[in-house]
Order: sequence, then C-alpha cells, then structure tokens
Amino acid sequence: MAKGSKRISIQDLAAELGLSVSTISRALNNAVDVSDATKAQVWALAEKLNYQPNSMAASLRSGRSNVLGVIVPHINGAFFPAVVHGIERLASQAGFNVMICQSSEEVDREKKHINALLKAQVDGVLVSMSNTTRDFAHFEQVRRKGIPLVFFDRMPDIPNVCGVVADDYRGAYQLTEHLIAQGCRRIAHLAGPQHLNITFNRHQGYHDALLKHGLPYEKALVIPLANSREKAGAAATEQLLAGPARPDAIFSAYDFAAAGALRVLEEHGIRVPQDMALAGFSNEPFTTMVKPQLTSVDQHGELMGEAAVQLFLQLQKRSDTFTGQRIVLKPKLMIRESSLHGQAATTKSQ
Amino acid sequence: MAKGSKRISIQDLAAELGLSVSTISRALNNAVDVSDATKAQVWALAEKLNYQPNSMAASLRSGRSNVLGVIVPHINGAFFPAVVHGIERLASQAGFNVMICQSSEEVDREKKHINALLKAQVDGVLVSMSNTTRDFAHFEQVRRKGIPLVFFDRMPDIPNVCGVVADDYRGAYQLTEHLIAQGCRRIAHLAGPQHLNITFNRHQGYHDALLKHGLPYEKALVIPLANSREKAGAAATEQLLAGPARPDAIFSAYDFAAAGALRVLEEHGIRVPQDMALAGFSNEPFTTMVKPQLTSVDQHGELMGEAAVQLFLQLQKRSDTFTGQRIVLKPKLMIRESSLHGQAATTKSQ
DNA sequence: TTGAAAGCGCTAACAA
DNA sequence: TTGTTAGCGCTTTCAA
Repeated sequence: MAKGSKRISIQDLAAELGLSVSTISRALNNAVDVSDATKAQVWALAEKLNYQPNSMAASLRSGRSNVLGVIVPHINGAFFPAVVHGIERLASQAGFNVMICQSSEEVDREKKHINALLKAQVDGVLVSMSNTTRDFAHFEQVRRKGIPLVFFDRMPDIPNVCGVVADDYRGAYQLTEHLIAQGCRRIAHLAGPQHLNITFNRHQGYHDALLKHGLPYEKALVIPLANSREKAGAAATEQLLAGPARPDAIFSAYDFAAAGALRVLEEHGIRVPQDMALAGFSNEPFTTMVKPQLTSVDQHGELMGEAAVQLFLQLQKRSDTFTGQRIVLKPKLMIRESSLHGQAATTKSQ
Repeated sequence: MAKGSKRISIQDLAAELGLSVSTISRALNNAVDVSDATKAQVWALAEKLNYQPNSMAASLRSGRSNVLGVIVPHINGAFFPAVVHGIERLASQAGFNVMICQSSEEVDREKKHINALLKAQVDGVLVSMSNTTRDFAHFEQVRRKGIPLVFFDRMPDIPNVCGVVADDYRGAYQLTEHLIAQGCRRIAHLAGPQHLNITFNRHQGYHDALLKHGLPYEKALVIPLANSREKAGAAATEQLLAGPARPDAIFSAYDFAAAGALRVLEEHGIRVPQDMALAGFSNEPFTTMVKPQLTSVDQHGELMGEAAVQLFLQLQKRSDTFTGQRIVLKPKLMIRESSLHGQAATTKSQ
C-alpha cells in the first residue's frame, strides 16, 4: 500500500554490490567490457529489487529518447489505424516507443503536438497533415533542430521533404478507366479539398482519365465535399441529382462519402450499379458489408506505416535531414458489385 | 540547414540577461515572486531565441512528467478511437500529454508498454486490458509505485481498482427484453470470451432476461465467438443454422460479428428481421449503412474516456491510489430495422 | 524579488 | 575489466 516506497536507482545497486555506478550502468546496458560474472550479479539484483531504469535521466544525459512521435489527423475509419499499426510494428522492432497524437484536423493542435514532441526530445517525427494546415513553419522548426521528419499520406508542398504516399493519381485514374470500360460516359466526382495532395491527385487522375478516353470534363459533375463523411456524400449526391443531366457513375474521393451517396441513390430509387455505378476510395471494411458491395481503392495503410519508419531510420543514420526522398505505394483497385455492369447482381469480389 | 545549431537552454537566457538561472526558471513558469518586468524580459528573449524547454530535464528534477499513458487493445472499429478522443480532450485541457499504446490483444505487449510508461515516468496510466491478459501483476506494479491507475471498459478482477465501464449487463438485458417484446422466443447469443467483464456481462444480461421472462436458457443457442470479427460471426451463425432447431433471433456480443451473421443469413435466404431478428453491440457507424440497419447498443465511448481522465485527476489529488471507485455509464439501445417486426421494412430509426 | 547551490538518475570520457 | 568524474537542463530549497 505504500505510496512511493522509494524508487531503486543505479546507485542503490552499486552500493549493494560494492561496485561503481558506471559498472552497473554498463552491465545493465550489456556493454562488451563487463565480465559475465558481474553482469549476472547485477541483473540478478536488479531483478530482485525490481529495478526500473529512469529513461528521463538516460535521455537527458544521452540526448536520445528512443521515442518516435506520430501525428495523425484522426483515427476514425480503418486507414490511419492501419498506418499506425505498421508504424508501431516496425518502430518497436527497432527499439523505439511510439507517441501517437491526433490533430483532429486542427492546425493549432498539430502545432501544439509538434511542440510537445520537441520538448519531449523525440528522436523523430512522423506526420500526416491536418486538412486545415496551410503554412508549414512548425514543420520547418522540426527540421531546423536536426530531427528527422517524415510525412505519410498527406504531405505539405515544401522542398526536400521526405515521405510515403499512395499513388492516389494512379488509383483514381485506373478507377475512372474501369468505370469507362463498364460503359459509363458521364462520370461524376465527389471531390475532397484541393489543397491536399491526396484529394488533389484523386481529382487529377479522374480528370486525366476522362480526357485520355475522349470524354469531356464537366465542371457540373464535380461536387466539392464539405468533409469525408457520409452526410457530406449524401448532400453532394442530392446536389448532383438535382442537376439538369444525371450522371451514370459517381466516383467519390472517400468511402464514407460513397456510403452516403449509396443511401441517397437508394432513396431515389436509383439502382446501383444498373442505373448508376458507384466507387469510393480507401477500401474501408464496411465496403464489403453494404449492398451492393462498394468498389474502392486500397492504399496499403500498414505498409505505408512501415515505409515511413524505414525512411526515418535512414534519415537518422545519414544524419542529413534533407534527402527529399519519397516512397510511392501502388494502389490496388478493389472492383466490387457497385461498379460492375452486366454480371453485377451475382458477382462477389474476392 | 545546420543540424543541431545548438539548443538554447535556460542558462543561455540567464547569461544574455545577466540574471540567474533560477530567476529564469521562475519567470518561465510564471511564478508569483518574479517582477512583471523581469518576466516580460525573459519571455521576450525566449520567444526571440525560440527557446524550447527540455521537458526531460524538468521531469527528471521534478518527478512529474505531465504525460498520461494510455493502453488500448486496438484502435479498430469506432469504440476505442472514441474513448481515446475523449481522453485526449480532457487530458490536454488539464495540461497533460497523452501517450497512446496498442497492446494488439497481446498480454506481452501490454507488459512491455507498462514498463515503457513507467520508465518514462508517466503521471498516470489508463488501461483497457487485452483479451489475453489473465494475470495482473504488471498492473499491481503500477500501483505499487504509487502511480494512479484507471481502467476503462475492460477491467481486471482485482480489489480496489478504479475504472469506468459501460453497463454491459443492462444493455444486454434490455436488448434481450426488446427482442422478446418483438415476439422472439428462441434467441441465440454469439458470445465473447467469458473471462472479460464486458462480454461476460453481455452474456449474463442475456441469460437473466430470458429467465425473467420465462424463457429457457439453451446451451445450444449460445455460440462462443473465436473473436469479434465478421468471419467469426459468420462461422458461428453457420453453426447455429446447422443445428436441429433454428432460433428466431440472434444477439451478437459485437457489431462486426453481427455483420458476419447478416451476410450468412442472407446467403441462406433467411430474411432479417421477418425470419430472424438480429442485434449487435457497440453501435459502430456501419450499423446504419447495412441493410437492414442493425440494432445495437451504444456505449458512449467519448464520455468513457473523459470519465477515465476525471478519475485519474481525482486519484492524483487524493494521493491515494486505492479508492476502488467505479463509474458505470448507462448504455443506450439503438433499435433499428434488424430487430423490428411488423413495421420493419419501412422503419428508419433516428 | 533575486541568487547560490545542490542534485534528480543516468551516461561517457578518461584513468587506472 | 572496473572506477572516477563531470555534467545533461532543469527545479527548488535556503539565504540574501
């Protein structure tokens, strides 16, 4: 019941064994220049007294904390959790602890987190920007301190910055081509914010695929989404249906928004995919639970997380924070019922 | 481009201003016994030189880190992210940073995280147990150090432990009563592991509601789930359908498993809810995306997170880690199409 | 209102 | 192979 009961320190061990603190320190860190006998002795006593090293002291002295800071916009949906999982796996394997922070899509919280991580002396920072981030001074601040900085998924537009992204352009391009191949000619796009690389590229891929196949790019068919949620998708779809000429396909920049679209289409008695094909982006688990199952694009979240850690490890080794290296992951089309004409009703993907 | 460019410390400020380090320290911490003029001077210089306090040094000296450690089993689905969100909100409001760790349902990782958090001198630990945790020595270790320990959702069975839980028993009880009120007489249960309080209580609530209403509790209608996922729910449902007497309702301890059940029922041509009612637990967002919309129970994740932080703050103040206080949140039934007989086909909940 | 000084627990030269 | 020693950057008595 005793609160405190006094923490055991390296000195206590030294006193108990009649050794010096430095020997204890070396033994605990399994240094080569300590006799096995001594090590065994030290470890045994540490075990017995339930010695708990104080990593603050170690970090203060050594300048390294063995902590990796991670900032994500949120952990809703399946994508960011998957990335975080990948990060944790590889980081802990490399001996790092991970400190996860959510910006909640607010640039102010992002800045606060950056500050907290710097104060905590993290050895590196992995970030996926919030969608309200427009200036990047707080990121530069990290680099100026010589701390490895790696972005994933959402990258700022600054020179020589490192990061891992999915090839959103290619995913969107291929998805649009797929819709065209299914016979769609008037393909609408529910678009995310155009200042973010990911959603900009999704729109761009859609745009270029249309032109490549001789289809017009119609402004009226591109509806900006208020956010990535169901409701926003529903609202955008209502807007689309209220327009003069109905599209024959909808490509949403987000799965959740696509789910909203699906609901609205159903309410209007519009059959998917017979009357209108539908596709989203991210390959959320629910895409296989709805009816019809939703076509989407997988972004390899876990892989992205692992790649980000690898990039960090490289940066750390090179002691040169400005390589500007980028890793681009190939997206994977997940074609499902919602975009399959003809055989649609019976097909089950995978 | 300069790596390092030497960190500014409190001493640099002192030298520059011709003051002592202690005055600087006090000024920075806005202590009462420093003149406003001095404070202004110090703050201005700190700002100008972009001074970044070293929280390691501060923690080492003061023994407080202002960091709260959080261990969750995973961040899939919507529940734990919601809790984490609640925790972050209140914790950051109270001046704490939050360190989130995932145990990935592995007791070994849980132990490793506990150790890392203790080494990092966190001021408190909030935990939701992994489902492989059977002995609780690593938790006792935290309390023995006098560090506030608060559980949420999944609590171990140890005396005097603090925590926040949803009233799973009551949620399951009411849900079962609802199914009975809908005319169901043979209600099956897809059950989670019985060594965890949450799923034990869900089963118990189901059990007691049956008896209360004069219905028999049939072992054959209770199928243990391998895990909480869709696949496990599908397998359990297959098993149920292969049995001699078909149930007229399924109450799954998890929403995801219920989604699996829904798929299997559809494959068998069994209509929901006409031929079989269906309900899950957690109120995952996808429950309103599937057809029919899934009845479920909401657990107020965000509120739970906030309550956990409040409990921590209390513990910290009382300097007494053994109050054994528990907060129980009332669950909320979310009745939807999948369990509504009669008006089912047309009803939309909320 | 300010300063001097001790020390949190550990690491890493350097010496022996 | 082990010991001595000097801090890492900060907080916090105690004294002025």
